[in-house]
Amino acid sequence: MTEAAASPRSGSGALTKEAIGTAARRLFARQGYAATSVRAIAAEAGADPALVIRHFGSKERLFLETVAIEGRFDHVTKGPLESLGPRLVESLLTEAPEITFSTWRAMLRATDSDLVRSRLIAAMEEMFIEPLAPRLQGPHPELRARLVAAAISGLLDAVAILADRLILEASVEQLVDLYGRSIQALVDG
Amino acid sequence: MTEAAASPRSGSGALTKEAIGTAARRLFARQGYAATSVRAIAAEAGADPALVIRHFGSKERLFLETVAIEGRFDHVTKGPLESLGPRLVESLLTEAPEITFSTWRAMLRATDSDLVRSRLIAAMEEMFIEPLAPRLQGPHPELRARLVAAAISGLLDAVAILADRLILEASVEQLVDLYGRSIQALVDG
DNA sequence: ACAGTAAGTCAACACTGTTGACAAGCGGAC
DNA sequence: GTCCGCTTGTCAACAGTGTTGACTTACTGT
Repeated sequence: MTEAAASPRSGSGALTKEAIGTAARRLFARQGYAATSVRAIAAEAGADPALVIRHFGSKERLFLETVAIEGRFDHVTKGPLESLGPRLVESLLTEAPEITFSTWRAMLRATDSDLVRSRLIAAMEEMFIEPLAPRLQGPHPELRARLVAAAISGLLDAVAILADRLILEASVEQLVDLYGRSIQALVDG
Repeated sequence: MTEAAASPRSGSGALTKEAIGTAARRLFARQGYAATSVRAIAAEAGADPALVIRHFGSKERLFLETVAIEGRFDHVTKGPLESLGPRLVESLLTEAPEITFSTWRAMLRATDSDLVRSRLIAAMEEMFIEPLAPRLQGPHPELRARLVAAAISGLLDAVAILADRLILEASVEQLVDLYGRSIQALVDG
């Protein structure tokens, strides 16, 4: 737009902060953390690079605040155990899959940063392990819940990082059946 | 170690190139790609930063030449199918695990680079999918082989990236039994 | 002895994230 | 109305990054 004037209005801070956040989300998801510069984000948002740091503290914190794993899988992890594996795979592949995968990719690539890594760990715990572990029957329920999370991260890897053509071309039904059954083996113990 | 003199002998090029490669391998594995600077590698190898580029072309190619996935799993993928899942897990967890995991971590973090990513894909294909797919019986053998690779990458994630305490504290036998059985479900189809 | 080449050094480039000093406009206090 | 303080934004600079080109140095083949 043409509001190029440099006139700081009273409450405009929140607006530009949001513009920066939106630009950051887009660029981080598309190019990853390292390949996205603060200056590029500022340019996309029509702001000054210094302002990006002012509003978010650092590039790292900007990443953490914008690229967050938000997916909620409660409706899956709290559903019937005997079909949990397939339902988990279907949910991952069909509910906002682009956001899920681009977020996974961006976060995984940024795990050089301890903050990002611990955030990723916390997200996996909160989304899958915590709701699942208490419900599992049989031996080693906690360990099995964590292995379910591992299997999930493998599926995310396959689509988001390895960009596996054959997996993408396979029908959701096939993946739900095959990989879902594999995860189900962990649930059943 | 006190050869600090700047005297280029006749065939010393290969030596310093190897020194640079060794230093790079160490630092990349320990700190990751982004956090390791060319100048740090040069310092560790006792060489000039410019020489690093001269010998390897770029930081990216240096990474590709030094941090390579070398693990060979032929003895597993060519063994009996009915026990392939557990044997795969055991092999991953016991044979040079530190190299396997630090390499996986370093490569995954560096997948911003298309070169690194396609190298990672090629390694997974060569090590697991190609030897496995032709041997699988039943429907969709290729897809199932790729899902086995996905499950493997999930296990590598769990140990190398998520640094899962509970998984690390679990005995190898438990992991072989549980996760191996889950992978076996993919093999059996 | 001389040319050619491999090996290494040095200074510089454009770029990165981040910081501090400064200007501009707004609100409320007297 | 005038001043103060606060938010919002701009600008120049810092140290550090990967990379490049010009330059020196030492060794080898003829």
